[in-house]
Amino acid sequence: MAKHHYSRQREMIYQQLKSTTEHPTAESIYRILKVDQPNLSLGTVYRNLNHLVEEGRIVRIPFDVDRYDGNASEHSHFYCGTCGRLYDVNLDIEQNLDEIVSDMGYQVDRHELIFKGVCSHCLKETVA
Amino acid sequence: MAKHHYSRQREMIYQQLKSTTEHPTAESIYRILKVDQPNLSLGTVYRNLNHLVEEGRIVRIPFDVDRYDGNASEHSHFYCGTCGRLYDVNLDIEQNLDEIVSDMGYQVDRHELIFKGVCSHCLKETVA
DNA sequence: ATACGTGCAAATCTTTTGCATCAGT
DNA sequence: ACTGATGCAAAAGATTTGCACGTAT
Repeated sequence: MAKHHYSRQREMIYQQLKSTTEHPTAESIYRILKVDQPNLSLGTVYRNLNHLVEEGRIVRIPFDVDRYDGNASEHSHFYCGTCGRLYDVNLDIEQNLDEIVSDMGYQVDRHELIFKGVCSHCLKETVA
Repeated sequence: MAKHHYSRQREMIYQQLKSTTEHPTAESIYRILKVDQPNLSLGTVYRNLNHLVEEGRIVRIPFDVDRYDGNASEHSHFYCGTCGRLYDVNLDIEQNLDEIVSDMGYQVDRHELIFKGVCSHCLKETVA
């Protein structure tokens, strides 16, 4: 494993991700941190996000524009096509899925499960 | 619904996707069709892929570089990180997943489930 | 005639990278 | 001193789009 130095920027990015459930994009993390760290660069944000993903401390959710999750434990997501919000979803069955596919002869390291539709919040808006 | 004219290009793209289980990228579809249709343009391929996805005739699998599936029926995928191949995976539980999330108050239109790891083919290679 | 599709090239947007410099051990 | 991290700007790569022209109905 690669040894690495402490980095204020990396820690800020990680803490920002831990402090929200909004699954922000690289760009939005950048905008937020830029306020207190005016010479932060977007390249640094991308580099550190990649670094954190490789370490397994955070998770990348592949989208049109990628989003990131500070919660690296196994769970799924729900994407609302109306408001664009991304919600965490916990399913009991989740761990079974990997076993089923393992039994088919694959070596399963992980999976990504994303539901798409309309969230309860937006469903109410539509009615009103 | 939008009325649309017949288009040789769109049909070629659709047929190409129906004829393979390789889940090609826009670029690779383009390369293949370009042989018989030398003045086909990449923009046309992208436009038609989007069109077909909107119609629900094909499915977009969001990746670093998007891949497409001519099989629009509900099923999952397995991505091999070693060879990059994308396999179809059919799970019985699949339809239950949407119901569980519906019961949480979301309106679920569909979901994407992708497993990642090493395929049986590459597992053999590693041993050899 | 009209609406939609195509080809081509330029534009857009996200993410990566080269390089000189800075910070942590 | 050494290795890794940063900032900045440029580059890369995928996808979209404007426009003039072509094709299906």
